[in-house]
Amino acid sequence: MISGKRLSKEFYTRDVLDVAPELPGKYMVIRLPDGIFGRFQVIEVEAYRGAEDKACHACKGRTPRTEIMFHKGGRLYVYLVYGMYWMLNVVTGEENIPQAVLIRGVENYSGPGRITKSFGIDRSFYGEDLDISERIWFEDTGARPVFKTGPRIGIDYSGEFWKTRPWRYYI
DNA sequence: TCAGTGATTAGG
DNA sequence: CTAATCACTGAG
Repeated sequence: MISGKRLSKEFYTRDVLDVAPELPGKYMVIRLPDGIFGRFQVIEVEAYRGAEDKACHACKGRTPRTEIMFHKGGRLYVYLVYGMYWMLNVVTGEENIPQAVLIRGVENYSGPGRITKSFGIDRSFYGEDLDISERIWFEDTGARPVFKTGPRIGIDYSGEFWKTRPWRYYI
């Protein structure tokens, strides 16, 4: 069994473009619906960076939904899209700098909507503190895998510049 | 390629 | 109140 050390506030309280590339290879630990804990290596993520990023929900300003992104890093931003799929995001950066990393894929599970459906992640995880949560956190095992980058998925509406930023990171 | 599905948001 | 939008998925 691979063991690791829980990532602390300091890890998340950095610019999203520093945090996101370091997440692939980390482990997501979560208490599954049956009560058993699962550990899954993070495979694919995307960075959403602040008010100027037209693909980031926070570019529309501070609303009840995006509120948590304005907090210090280390919290979860969870929202429903297309009326069916919960998206799991990790808030990063300093207070009032709205950023988040979308978890697109973990070991054996591809697709952000499939992950949350499989693991029972829903609205109740909104704002969860990764430092102290007893049902979800991330761990570092020391692995530093080689990763690739590419444009983010599903944000064609954001315009030529933002939709071509290579802010998707995957193993 | 395309419909399903409902919270969120801006606007009247 | 109305209506548009949507960081997706599975079927065909």
